[in-house]
Amino acid sequence: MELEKERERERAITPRSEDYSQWYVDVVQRAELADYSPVRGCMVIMPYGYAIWENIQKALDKRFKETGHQNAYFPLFIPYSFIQKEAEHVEGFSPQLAVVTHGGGQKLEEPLVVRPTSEAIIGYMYAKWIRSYRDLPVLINQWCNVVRWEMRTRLFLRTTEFLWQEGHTAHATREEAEAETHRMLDVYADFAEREAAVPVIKGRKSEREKFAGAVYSLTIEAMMGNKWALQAATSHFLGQNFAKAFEIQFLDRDNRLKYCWTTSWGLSTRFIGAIVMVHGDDKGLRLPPRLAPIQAVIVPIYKSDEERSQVLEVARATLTKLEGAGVRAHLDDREEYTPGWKFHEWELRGVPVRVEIGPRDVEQEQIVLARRDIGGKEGKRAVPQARLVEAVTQLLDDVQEGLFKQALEFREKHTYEPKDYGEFKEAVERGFALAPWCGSAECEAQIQEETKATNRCIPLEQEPLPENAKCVRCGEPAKERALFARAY
RNA sequence: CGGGGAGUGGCGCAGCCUGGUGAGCGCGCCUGCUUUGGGAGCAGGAGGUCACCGGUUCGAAUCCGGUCUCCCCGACCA
Repeated sequence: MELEKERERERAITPRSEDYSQWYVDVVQRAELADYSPVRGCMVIMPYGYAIWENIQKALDKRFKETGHQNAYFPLFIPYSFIQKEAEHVEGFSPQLAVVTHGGGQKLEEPLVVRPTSEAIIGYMYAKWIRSYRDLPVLINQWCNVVRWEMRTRLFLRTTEFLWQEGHTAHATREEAEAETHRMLDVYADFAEREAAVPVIKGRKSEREKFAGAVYSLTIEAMMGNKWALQAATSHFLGQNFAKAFEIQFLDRDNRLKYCWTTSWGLSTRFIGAIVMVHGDDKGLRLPPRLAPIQAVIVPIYKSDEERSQVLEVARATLTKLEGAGVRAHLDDREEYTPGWKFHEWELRGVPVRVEIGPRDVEQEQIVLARRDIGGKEGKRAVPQARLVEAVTQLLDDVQEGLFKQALEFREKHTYEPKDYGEFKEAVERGFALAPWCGSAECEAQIQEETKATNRCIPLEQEPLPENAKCVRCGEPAKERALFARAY
């Protein structure tokens, strides 16, 4: 008995309540999303994890194209001097740079930086390409890898090298560039909520937290399963900072030479970490159907050879029907595992819908559907084979919605509006704290020191504060509420 | 980069303190038979330069020094 419990523990992943970090590592590895590489802080994204990334890419790329952007590719290496052209940018990124000093067996004249982000090289190229207002706006995105030398790394959430997309746009007017910054934030929020079922809070980063070189940064913040915050994507209004640093100028209608207004925006493989942490449970991953590499897995059940051939026939027909309807389906017809084993395996890997087909179902011309977001018998139900496609597609939509609702309710349940600093301190222990803030960087730093919580953002959508509102910490007048939380 | 923990067949661990007898256990893997509606059973079998480098010693998984990687906590960050 004791031994059985031990074995059970070995098979199972660490419960979230016991050790959230270990749970996360267990899920990522056991679900075969990623594995460690021999290089510190670098990971291998395995086929199943990469398939999620490909689905993220598809969903985002479609939105980028719909909003008029084109893809291009800029080089991995950037002359060291380019990074130094924008003062805040250098200061922000220099501690994180990987620098190449040798090539072809010889020391380089000028060291090359492995891009930590591409504002510099893209700024240089835009200066070459842009002549007149007729060339604007320039709306380009690139899918690539970047390298930032991190002190502490975690699978997907913070790795030395990561994959992302970075959009870089140049505009004739401030208004247009700001509109682009907001528009792309909306694109990210729409993607996060509709495709990934991750509810997000749109907001503006504080001065302290903004991108190095931006006038301001916008962000979408999501609550993870341990109630910490994660910045899921950012969109930056760069003003004319990079335009001035790289001489990105255009001749306007009035025949005057002007600096462009630029933006940049990005979403990385970190988002996969967000999906794991927002939806995952003690059984493992729970993938949102719209991004799941496998949306429905078919598990055949049989005893005798006769049953086997009958069941498999129905299972294969089921697979064909689902695929024909555009469902990403998979038939797990491996002989070496029992149905029960397969149930656990596919639950661990987060497949949203399971289709069980056994002798009883063959006889009654039905199939059994089980949904990943609701466990046990409650999430199971039998459906006539004739209604298969309809039922599965409907169920996928239901799971998508169910995951979003669960995540949203969880966030709302753990978001507080503390009345004073005492309540504030308790609130950031238990989740998000939305509180009036004076706007000073000093206050922000103090809060971080005293509570470990950081200023995640100033939410864009918020009720106006009463006239005499005071900062939750220092008591100075406050104009806005800021969202504070522990964060990854 | 500072503090703490870890690295032994694919996975989880024991052995180390007190150096020496064949490097062991569970899971997994391979073969065969029986099984299959929530992690199957029996029998047989394969698999490890004990993270790496160096030192002490007649002899090192075990003692000493260094390096690498991972996990946790902090400072830096998507």
